[in-house]
Amino acid sequence: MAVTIKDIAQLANVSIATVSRVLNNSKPVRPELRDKVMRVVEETGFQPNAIARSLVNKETRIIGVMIPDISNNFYSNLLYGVDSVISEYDYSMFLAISDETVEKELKYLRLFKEKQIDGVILASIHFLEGNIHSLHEMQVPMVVTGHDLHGYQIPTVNVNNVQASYDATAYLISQGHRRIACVSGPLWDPPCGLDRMGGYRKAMRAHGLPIPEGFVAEGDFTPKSGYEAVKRIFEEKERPTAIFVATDLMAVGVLNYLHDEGIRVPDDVSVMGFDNLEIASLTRPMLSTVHNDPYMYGRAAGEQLLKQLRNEPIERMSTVPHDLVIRQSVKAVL
Amino acid sequence: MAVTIKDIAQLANVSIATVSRVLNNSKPVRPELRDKVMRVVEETGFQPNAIARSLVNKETRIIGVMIPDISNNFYSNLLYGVDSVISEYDYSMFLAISDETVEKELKYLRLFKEKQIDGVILASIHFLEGNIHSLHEMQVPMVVTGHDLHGYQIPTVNVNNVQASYDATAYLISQGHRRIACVSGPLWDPPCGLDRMGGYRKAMRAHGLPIPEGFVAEGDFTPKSGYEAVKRIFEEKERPTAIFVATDLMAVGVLNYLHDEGIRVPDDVSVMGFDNLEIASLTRPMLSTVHNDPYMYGRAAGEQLLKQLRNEPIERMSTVPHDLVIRQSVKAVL
DNA sequence: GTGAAAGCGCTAACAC
DNA sequence: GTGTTAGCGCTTTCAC
Repeated sequence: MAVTIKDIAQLANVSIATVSRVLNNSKPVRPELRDKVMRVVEETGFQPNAIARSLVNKETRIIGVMIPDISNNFYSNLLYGVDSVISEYDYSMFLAISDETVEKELKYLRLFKEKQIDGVILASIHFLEGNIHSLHEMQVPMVVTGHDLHGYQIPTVNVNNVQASYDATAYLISQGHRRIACVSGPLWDPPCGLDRMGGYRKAMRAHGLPIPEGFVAEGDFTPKSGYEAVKRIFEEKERPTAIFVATDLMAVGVLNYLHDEGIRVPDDVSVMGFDNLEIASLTRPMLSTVHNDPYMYGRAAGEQLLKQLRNEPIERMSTVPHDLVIRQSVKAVL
Repeated sequence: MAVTIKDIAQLANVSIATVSRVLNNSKPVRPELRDKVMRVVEETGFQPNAIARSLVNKETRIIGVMIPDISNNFYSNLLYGVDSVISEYDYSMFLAISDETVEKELKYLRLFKEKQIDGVILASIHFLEGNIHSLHEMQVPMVVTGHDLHGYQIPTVNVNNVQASYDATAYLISQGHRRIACVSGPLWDPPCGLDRMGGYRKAMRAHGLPIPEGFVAEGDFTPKSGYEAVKRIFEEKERPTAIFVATDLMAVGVLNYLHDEGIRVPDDVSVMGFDNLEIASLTRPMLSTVHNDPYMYGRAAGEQLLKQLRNEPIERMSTVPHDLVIRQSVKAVL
């Protein structure tokens, strides 16, 4: 049986109220009593029961974080960012892994409420469109990242995917490329699918460049899907001189296809990635890409959430900055 | 204000005990009452308060997982393994990231107790040797992974690092290599440092092969440290024909050094990794390595913990199997 | 400054 | 089968 405040009170010959007061510094206590209590606390190795405390305080100091897939480096670094800010304020993390299923997302949302979590961070959730009401019903401070959620009063944290992809494509164009293909993310993931492809299209249009049929292929985040996508592109009659790939992971697949086909990067074709995962600097040639730091997403999301918890004003929509990382996989052409 | 059992009871004209009974199916309730209660529950969107429940049940259905570094793919996959087994039994995860500091480890250990966590999984903790008593004091079901902890009554989950490294080295020898170097993990991490290097040494000795001065270099897990370590080895007079690298991440650094120096793999030198991270199949050439699945670690640890929670008998020390994954980075020599 | 007592939301005897 | 009640470990009025 664990030691309780009651035990401490008896051993120290004071009331449990007094013990509580010295433990929380909530009210002045006569020094001698305070010392006596502290001594007993030391001796017994007493640890307050946070559950009981939460029941009365209505605060758990736990925040729930939901991510679709933890084996994905992007999300684990996002977690790292969240943790780095919340742990500083003595909040801890309840981790919910949804495995990309709406069912689990909804289950964890319910669990968050039941466990009386103080706040929630939702990354790249699927169940939106049709279940947003679940979010509003929550009545729990919350921030979502990886979705735009325009028109809802829920704070979001995101990069400007359209602009970043535009910048990446424009860079390719500035290096003299004109026939530029695109391996996009899956269309069911708006940020990596629609938005990033949108930025690419926008840049091409703005520079008066055509997008031939077969120059755009869709992947599903895995390296393998990048491999397959670029294969489809290269089996067309017309070949690009550069490829913009919507995620680094798929870009690795693209690099591998090119390698396996004996097509040299960047001499024969240039490749531009997106995300700047650790792996981008580990490939040979090293991948030029868009820096999109999940750690910063996490920090930003954590900060927005903490602000809510302190009732400070927050932006409904914060944008985390991006920039281009130029390495070896893009070459200028004449 | 959230809806409580008391509210439900009033609205349904029953006692709170009855509501509790239908919610938990803990005792038979007359169907009409049960229906009435359920209807009110639906209408109000009632969610039970898990905190209050935990206070009386003395069970939180939360298990604490402590890892040193979540940006490391190894640990995030371990988490995935843990989650995959515990979530099936309706346990959820409280995540503690220690950032490799003993201070935070101890802090989270305390927090685990305060939050009345039901069980604890500790991965690659640092504070052992001098603080093991903290673990015993815990009086909480627990399993540790990434440490051997011989002589203590704490269940562990591990690969046999010595044997696995032995096997990897023996494989290199079976391919005709005789001059084999080793890039080991840091010595402060016994499993990846001492044990893996130990397996290498043992295999060399068993086959009567010498280990020349300068054939062993220590890295610290990062690709960069692998790069530097193998550089030191290759700057010696005598060159190896094969290298056993204690972790894949460092092996990527090794591969990159070799690439940058124009030394071909596997034609000029063979490289054998350890871990079988995703990246091992993404490098060119693809890395031959030891399969050491953190996901399985996680699953095994989770299973051992669940057994304890059910008071089932457990093994004090469970070994997760390893095997060799042969890809392209090793070549047979005559 | 200190203690007695109420109550947080729930479960589990215990009576009926 | 159902309701009443004690109590989980804590914080916080409210008296003194």
